[in-house]
Amino acid sequence: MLDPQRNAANTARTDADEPPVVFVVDDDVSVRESLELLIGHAGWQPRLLESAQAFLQQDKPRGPSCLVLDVNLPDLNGLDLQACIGTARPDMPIIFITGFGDVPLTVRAMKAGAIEFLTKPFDDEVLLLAIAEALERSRAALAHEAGLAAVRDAYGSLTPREREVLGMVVSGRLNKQIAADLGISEITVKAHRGKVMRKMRARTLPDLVQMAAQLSLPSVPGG
Amino acid sequence: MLDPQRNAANTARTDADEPPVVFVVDDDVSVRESLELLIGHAGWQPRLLESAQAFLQQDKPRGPSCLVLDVNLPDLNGLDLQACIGTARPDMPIIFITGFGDVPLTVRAMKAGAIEFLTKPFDDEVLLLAIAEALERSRAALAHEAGLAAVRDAYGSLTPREREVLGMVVSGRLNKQIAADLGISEITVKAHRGKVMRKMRARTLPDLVQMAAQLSLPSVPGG
DNA sequence: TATCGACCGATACCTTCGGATGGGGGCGCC
DNA sequence: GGCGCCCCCATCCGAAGGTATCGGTCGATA
Repeated sequence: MLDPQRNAANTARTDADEPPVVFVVDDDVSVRESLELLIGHAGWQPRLLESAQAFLQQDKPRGPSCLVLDVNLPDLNGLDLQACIGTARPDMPIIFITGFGDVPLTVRAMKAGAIEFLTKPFDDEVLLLAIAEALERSRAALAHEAGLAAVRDAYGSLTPREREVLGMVVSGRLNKQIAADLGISEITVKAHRGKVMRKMRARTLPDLVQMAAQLSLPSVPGG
Repeated sequence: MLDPQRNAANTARTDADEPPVVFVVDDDVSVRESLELLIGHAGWQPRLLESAQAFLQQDKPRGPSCLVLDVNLPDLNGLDLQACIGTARPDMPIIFITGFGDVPLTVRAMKAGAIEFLTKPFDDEVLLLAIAEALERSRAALAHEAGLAAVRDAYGSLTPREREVLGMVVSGRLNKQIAADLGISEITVKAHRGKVMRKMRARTLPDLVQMAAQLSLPSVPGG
């Protein structure tokens, strides 16, 4: 089987096209070594860490990634680490592995969004499937995030007044109504509106509405 | 604080304003009896069933509801019952209870959308909290479904041509462009468009875009 | 001080939208 | 045949959207 890592290294200096990264955080060295082989053989990049602290010092990879995490760690609890990650990085799904199968722990982990919760010993194939699913979810999250970033940036370039107008426009208010609400003239609203369209790179009104929805802008009730 | 339930009861004969229904499916009669008390005392309507079969013959309540389900049932597996319900009724969240805490089972249940997975014996308070959360989610699902139903009905009343026009309109195409695409005159597009707006009860174009998004209508690429 | 950007405004012009009014052809159903 | 519905088209009109050009105030910043 061809090593995708080498292929990528030959052609690009960006690392976006490298194989997905699979982090393994486990204090048991034998587990790390066996997972390194397993993950590497599946065509992914294994990154082995022995503590939550060491993991948190890692740089975030640009491509899709996931985390195989032992619940019982020397420094930080696996669930706590999940809490840290889950909020900041929805593009790094977690697969838990543990020696002691505890139902309440399982429930907590799954409710917090874990992909899988495996008890040792587990079947390699099951783990690989879980990793594949996690990476797929990571890919989706990254794609979603990338799409959002452009819109967010554009929104960030708007002036307060322009945002105000944007909100009203996507709520279906007419220029005349917006002008009355803001106490300004209709022609000025048109000017703001035009600038909003250009800055947001929206060619049509429905485009703008979609973008506002992506940004989950609250729609004005009087719309 | 005024009780909105009672207010509604004065005016309507619908039963949507009854207290939420909590189904309990467990083959152990002592469990059923104790949960009946617990649930009733919390102000909800307990409905006790001893088998999956019996539950499936129940009518679906109109208001919010949830299901407290024993994994081990005489006839049908709890997980299988979940599979039946989960697809047809996302407005009836499930709380599992079981005597044997099995991690793989827990994972399966949680991945399938269960609210909680409790091992007997469990704290009453924990169950009540889980039920409250489940009912809250049920309420949200019902509200979402109700909002969708109106839009779906309206969409159902559109003729094929009107749906075609709708899709293009919410993609930002101008009447002129739509007319060219369909090989008809612009005036006819206007007529269709007007009818779409009236039938969909959309006052503004952004309204229509929102509705199309709710219906997850695919937006035309050339928009 | 000078410059820049945000914000506001006007006049003019064109396009687009929305509806009213009035009409024709086809198709299925009672 | 009559009826209703869908689909099509035309002219006319007012309202709304969009852009361009010009000009003004204000505050921050170099």
